[in-house]
Amino acid sequence: MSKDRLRKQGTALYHALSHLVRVYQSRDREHICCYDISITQCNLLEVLLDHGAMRPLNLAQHLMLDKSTTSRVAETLVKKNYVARTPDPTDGRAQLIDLTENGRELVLKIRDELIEEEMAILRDLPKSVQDEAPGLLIRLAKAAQKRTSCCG
Amino acid sequence: MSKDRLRKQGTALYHALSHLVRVYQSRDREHICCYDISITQCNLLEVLLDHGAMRPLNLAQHLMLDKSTTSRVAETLVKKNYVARTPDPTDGRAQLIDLTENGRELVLKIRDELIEEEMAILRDLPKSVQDEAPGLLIRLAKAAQKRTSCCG
DNA sequence: ATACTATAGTTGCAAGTACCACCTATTTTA
DNA sequence: TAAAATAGGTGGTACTTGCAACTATAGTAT
Repeated sequence: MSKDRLRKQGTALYHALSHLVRVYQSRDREHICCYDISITQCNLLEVLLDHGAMRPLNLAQHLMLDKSTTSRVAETLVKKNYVARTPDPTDGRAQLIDLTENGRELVLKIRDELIEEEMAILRDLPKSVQDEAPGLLIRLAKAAQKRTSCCG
Repeated sequence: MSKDRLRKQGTALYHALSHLVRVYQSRDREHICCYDISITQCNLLEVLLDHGAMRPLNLAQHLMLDKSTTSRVAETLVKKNYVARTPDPTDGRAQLIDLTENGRELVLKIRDELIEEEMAILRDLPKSVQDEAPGLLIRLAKAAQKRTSCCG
């Protein structure tokens, strides 16, 4: 029966995902901890690197965090001189957050290191997996993101 | 050139993974927040559900957390009456941590809900992805786990 | 023009996450 | 039996996170 098959695969996916998330979180933590920042802080820098300067609210959407959390993480990074705020000339309430030169250097260095890690991981896997992995992960992320939460 | 290809794929994997981790973390947070516990607390309950009673140190390995962190998370769960400690008769220093009936019920309910989520996600994906996803995620997790950290 | 509403961002609060270094008690080993 | 190792917990510090409440600016409807 197809319902059973789906449940079996859902269960397998559930276990695989929760393990994967734990492993990568832990790995990222261990890599990033050599530097001056935490994972969340690094994520914020990455978003800026990939998408350019943006407003805190926009940043919060990318990071999937509350605006207050985002505001505080940004504040920490301002103090560490990895990002800078500038008032948005088109809206007196808004501001733009962007990488400083320091921040750009740091996030590029960390990204490079993590990409080396991924390459090392891929090297041990068969070619078919190397080819399929990124696309599959993107699909899974997109599918999950489309769904809304339970307790809205 | 194969080196270039590997780098391109490593970069793609890097982006896909970091996004996936963020999305699923956020999703789990939103699902679990309806209940009495946090993500880490839920992870701890899950490990006990899957592997049975164990010592704090063993639990820390499964969770990939420091033993002190594990100890405190367990303490919180004892207070909430989801896990219980019993002294290990074979070693006066050790103890065993296990789910209470309450804890078992809670984690089963949450797991069921998340598996339903996974099933809903799978439903929208082609059969080939449904079949391959869990295996691929497991491979990736295993490969990452084999590697050691940078700043040991 | 002016009051009402909406939006951007911050702050107070509470709980949780996380690690390091250090401590106590017990066990193992030399 | 003394020394070293191990299990677990504590103190301390810093960060994460969301909710609710707040300030200031912007937009809207009289």
